[in-house]
Amino acid sequence: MTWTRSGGACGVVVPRMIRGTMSVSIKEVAAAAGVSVGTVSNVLNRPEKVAAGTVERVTAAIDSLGFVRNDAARQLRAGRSRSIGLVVLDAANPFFADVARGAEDRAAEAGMVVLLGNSDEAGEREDAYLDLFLEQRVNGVLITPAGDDIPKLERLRAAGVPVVLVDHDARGSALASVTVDDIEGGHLAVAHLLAQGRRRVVFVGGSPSIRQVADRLDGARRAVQEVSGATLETLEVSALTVLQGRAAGEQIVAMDAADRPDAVFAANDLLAVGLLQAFALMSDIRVPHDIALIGYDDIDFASATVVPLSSIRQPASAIGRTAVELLLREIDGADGGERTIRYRPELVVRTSSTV
Amino acid sequence: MTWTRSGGACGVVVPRMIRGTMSVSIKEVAAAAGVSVGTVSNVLNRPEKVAAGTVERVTAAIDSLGFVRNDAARQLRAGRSRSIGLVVLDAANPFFADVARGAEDRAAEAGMVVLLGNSDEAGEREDAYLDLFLEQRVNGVLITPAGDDIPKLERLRAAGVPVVLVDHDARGSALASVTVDDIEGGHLAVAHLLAQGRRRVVFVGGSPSIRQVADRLDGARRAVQEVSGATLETLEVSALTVLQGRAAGEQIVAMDAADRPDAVFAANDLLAVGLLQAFALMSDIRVPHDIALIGYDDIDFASATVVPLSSIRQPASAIGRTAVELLLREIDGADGGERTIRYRPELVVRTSSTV
DNA sequence: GGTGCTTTGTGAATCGATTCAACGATAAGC
DNA sequence: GCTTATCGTTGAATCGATTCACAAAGCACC
Repeated sequence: MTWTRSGGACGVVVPRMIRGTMSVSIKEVAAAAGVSVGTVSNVLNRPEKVAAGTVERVTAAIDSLGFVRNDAARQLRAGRSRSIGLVVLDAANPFFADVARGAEDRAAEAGMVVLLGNSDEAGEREDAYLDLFLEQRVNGVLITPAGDDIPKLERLRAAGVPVVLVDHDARGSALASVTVDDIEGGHLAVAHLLAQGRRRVVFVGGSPSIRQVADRLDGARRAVQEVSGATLETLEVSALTVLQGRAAGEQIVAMDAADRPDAVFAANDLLAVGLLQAFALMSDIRVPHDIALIGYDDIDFASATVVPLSSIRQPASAIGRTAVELLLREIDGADGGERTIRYRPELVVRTSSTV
Repeated sequence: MTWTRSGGACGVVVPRMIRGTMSVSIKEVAAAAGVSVGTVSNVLNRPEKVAAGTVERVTAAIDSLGFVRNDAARQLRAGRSRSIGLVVLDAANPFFADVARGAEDRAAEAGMVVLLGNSDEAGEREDAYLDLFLEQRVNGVLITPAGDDIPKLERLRAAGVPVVLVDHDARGSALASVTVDDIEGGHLAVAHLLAQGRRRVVFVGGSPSIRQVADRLDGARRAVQEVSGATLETLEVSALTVLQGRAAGEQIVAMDAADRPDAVFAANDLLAVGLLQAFALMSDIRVPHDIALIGYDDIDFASATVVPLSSIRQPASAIGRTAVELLLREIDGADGGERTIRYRPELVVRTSSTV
């Protein structure tokens, strides 16, 4: 059975519902309630301006017809939507899931909705989401940029779209941002490894075009420079995932025992988990005895891994919440208030880095 | 500096951009290119119908004005959007993150976008997202219902919104669904525990109003009934999270050693990870020696936990992908083809359940 | 009775993209 | 030279909610 829009036929009452589309409009509600469309709109948006009896008649009509506001029409008229765009590197990473959650909560308080996009650390996917968000006329964009194309985001802002960088430093640009000091985090991690007596550190991270990776590496370098005899090598993987971590781990496992590092700093906990799988489960390398390991983000699972994972903690959901907060300020155009929020990372020591 | 819409003043060129809103419309593009709005629309949607020179002039105008299609207007005219709604119990659960990812990928192939909502296993949040999706005129809804309010979803379908149940059995209703046999999964899990010689099994799960929980428990019961002397108790937690798992674990730790179970079946891996934290890291209960443990979902982290976690594997991203596939069929109204897809769960044995 | 004020409701204009009947121009066919 | 086709373009109508100037009705007060 298929209903057609203008099925001409013979006295049959054609339901007002078309396949996949419901079409009760405010006009029909108005007709049913015996009022004008303006009044129905007032009932929906400013009921206190409408006489009690009228409100009742209109709401009754709404219920009986099953009317649902058409948000597209509302948006079109209003010129803006009630949504905020959020682009993260990887929504499957519990860290970003928590960030998204924090953002969602704060947005809900402001009557807004978060549209979530996954860039997979790829510039084109990021662009695709930004385009989509623009077409949706989002109120603003929260973004953890995959590359370093800050000018692109500044153009966005110049075009009237508020932008807040998430977990990514603004570095002299005028963009608002919520960050955690990744250089300090990297330093904390490697200084800790060195304090345990380790000297041959390997940094496992993704593309240095990802600011977080570059900064954590930078911090690591500084820590190494402070200790004589300490060395730092880097192992670049193609994505910050468990799978890539395992691949990196297998590479390390395949090395001559003599060439192996005695400590590994992973750019995030997913990589660290993958490394752990390769070391502890697929080889006889002992963590932390042979190789000390530390991750980044302190996701929920970090404390439950085969060897509980040392990590650098970041306040994920606070980051999301604060990012929306800043965005709301940008939208209001409120001039006061800080436009750059910087949290400090925190070292969490567990078994994976201490003999 | 704040721009106002109709700032009347004196010859000043007010930018066509209003705070947070860009307003270059197709009409202005048309004027700039010296053609009609219809032609601009044709360039955007059916460029092959337009003379090459005209296309060029129009695209040049689009670029120079920075025109971005207003999706609200497009939707309003079209009567439908290009989006699909997805409501899951917990987006932070890697299982659902993978489902969402699969759905997103398949939707993208069809030129659609997935709007993701978190019900947190709460009916009101679920309803709020469904309302939102209706206002957005989504093409359809994928949902893992938090409660058992199938009639609500059938009304939705009757109102013309295609619905596909995700990871939730249709049970006689006419709704399309993609499921994994949770009864079989529960049976697999507990039969395995019993085969290891365990007899006192505790099921740790959430509210039985969540179908997955109820079914897995059901399967567990059947397995217990097949073995004489085997018992099954249940421990209900308020959410299927790591935190709640840890709380349940602490309860078990607090029991008299003599009263403790010798096996625990957790309704999902997050709970299992929490239990593991309580057992292995905060007490001297040995897993699997004292208590054998098995989870559900086989998330990425399961193999890297302190004691590698046995689990029941479900094809998460295939579930998401297939759900969108079914939804697209519903939208097309194609009558052929299966409307109920059922995957089979798979037992993955690791250390946590085998001495 | 006239004036001013409030309360309640009206209906046309508006937002921006899409669609489609209609039209002008050019080419093709006889 | 006249008809028929094809191609490219036009412009008005449309989608549905919101807004706002204005009207109608009710009331109070001098």
